[in-house]
Amino acid sequence: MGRKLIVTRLSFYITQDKLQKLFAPFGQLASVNLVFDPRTKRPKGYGFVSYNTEIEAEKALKAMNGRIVDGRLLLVEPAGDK
DNA sequence: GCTGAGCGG
Repeated sequence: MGRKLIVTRLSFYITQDKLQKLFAPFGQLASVNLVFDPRTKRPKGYGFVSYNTEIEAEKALKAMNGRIVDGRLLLVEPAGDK
């Protein structure tokens, strides 16, 4: 399904909560997940966000892609669904 | 303390 987004180039100091708040206004969030690296015990700097509709996902993509967040330029693109 | 492309678990 095409309602999942991958958010890359995030700051290493961002949290899943921040990510959620950033994408919340664009639609009903199904899930937000920052990818955590168990080896380094640090976020990998990217995450996934799912909406209940592709419309919202697309809206969020266009709104958040290229946005400066926490000093970093976010990169948002459609992700595969597992 | 400060790394940088990416499709996790």
